[in-house]
Amino acid sequence: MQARRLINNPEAVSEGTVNRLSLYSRLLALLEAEGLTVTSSKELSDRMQFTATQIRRDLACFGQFGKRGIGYQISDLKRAIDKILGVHLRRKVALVGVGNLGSALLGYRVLRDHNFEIVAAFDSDPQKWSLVINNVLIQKPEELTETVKSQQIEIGIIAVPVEGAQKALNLLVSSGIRAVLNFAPARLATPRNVQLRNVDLSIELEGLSYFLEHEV
Amino acid sequence: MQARRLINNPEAVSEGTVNRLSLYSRLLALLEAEGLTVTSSKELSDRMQFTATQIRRDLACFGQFGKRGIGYQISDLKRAIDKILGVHLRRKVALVGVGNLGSALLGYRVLRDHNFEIVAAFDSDPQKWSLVINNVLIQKPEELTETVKSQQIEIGIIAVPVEGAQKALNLLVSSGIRAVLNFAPARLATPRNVQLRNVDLSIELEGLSYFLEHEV
DNA sequence: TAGATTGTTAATCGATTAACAATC
DNA sequence: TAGATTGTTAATCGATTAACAATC
Repeated sequence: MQARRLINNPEAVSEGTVNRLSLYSRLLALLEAEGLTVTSSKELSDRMQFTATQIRRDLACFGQFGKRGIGYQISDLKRAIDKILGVHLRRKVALVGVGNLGSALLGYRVLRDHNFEIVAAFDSDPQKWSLVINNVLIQKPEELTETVKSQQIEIGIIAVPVEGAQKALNLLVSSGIRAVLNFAPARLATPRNVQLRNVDLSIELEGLSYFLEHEV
Repeated sequence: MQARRLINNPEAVSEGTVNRLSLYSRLLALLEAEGLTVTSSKELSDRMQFTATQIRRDLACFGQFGKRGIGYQISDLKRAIDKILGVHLRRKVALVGVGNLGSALLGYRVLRDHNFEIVAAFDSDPQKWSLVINNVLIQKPEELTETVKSQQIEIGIIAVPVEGAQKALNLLVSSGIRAVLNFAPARLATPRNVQLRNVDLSIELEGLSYFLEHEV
């Protein structure tokens, strides 16, 4: 089946599509909470910034989830999308860098709400070692590989200053982590089989600055 | 002149181009620090993930900055890009929501390093009022409009829980802010003349989760 | 059956890349 | 002059949208 092939060929699914799946799931949860049971691409489109066609096309990458003439069963569609995203599973996260931002992430509700849990934290500052923040022990970087293995951690978050970011990434990768979220304002070198996503506040703010300069 | 027209028509410049300008500026600073004075689109390309053609084309949106056969004067090009982005000016920022994440942003070095300064912070929790974090006084939301005007604040950052995000945006917009960075995992409704950028950690993490599920 | 809505093919749009004349 | 590199036009690629047959 066409859709099946695509499932095993993630290269064929664009990052845009994957990002939108998250938003679809989020909206479906909302509709479910409102007591609705059935919806349509048209209704979803009306409550989002995307067209009905785009929603149907995104879903088509993964199979058939609706009934012609009827629409989509909300609970079924949400469960299917969450399965595609893999967010039905709890994911363990290692945090590298427990400064300002890192500490905040340790208590950040959004992570927990979305089934991600920081279970280990690392910092190069000896003063922080053996400190506990939000039930998470701060460890030496040398302990990372061992902890990642023993705790079966799948995702790394880099929250160190820009100077140490590449080193932090290398450490995560060498300990077997294949998915990393980087907050340092730098484009890090990554092996092809590792997925790196950047959250780059300076780029976002400079984009806002551009808008302020040029908007009429 | 073609380039001049584009400068006054920001709709014609894609967000991708603007984002890349930030990265070009960042790399040029690095090359300058290395003592180089001249570079080429080829050299820039070799040190980034973008092609030489794309770099030249991005720059072409704004004018002509190089010499054929020679390349680009690094300091001149960097100064030109920074001017286009408007990052030669210091931008004042208002922070709405001084929880976990908000507090971290108040001390976040990246903002300062890129010429953005949080000069006022707001929270709906009375317990936080008149507290001072990193030299910034935490105020009542009712004081926002007055403060934005008197301090000439241009950018807003939303770091409140998702339930309060739309209200926070409305408050910022009604006080005249036209550029907003939103950390809440929600797509907020915005007037067309206001630029909203989302930093949505749950989408990034779910994207990583998708990769872990589907990568071979 | 008539109306609604899917899944998918074909058309369009925009962004990226290749190619090259201009020129230092 | 010969070699290098820009700025820009033309070609390609990928993503979005329009249109519609299938079907509930």
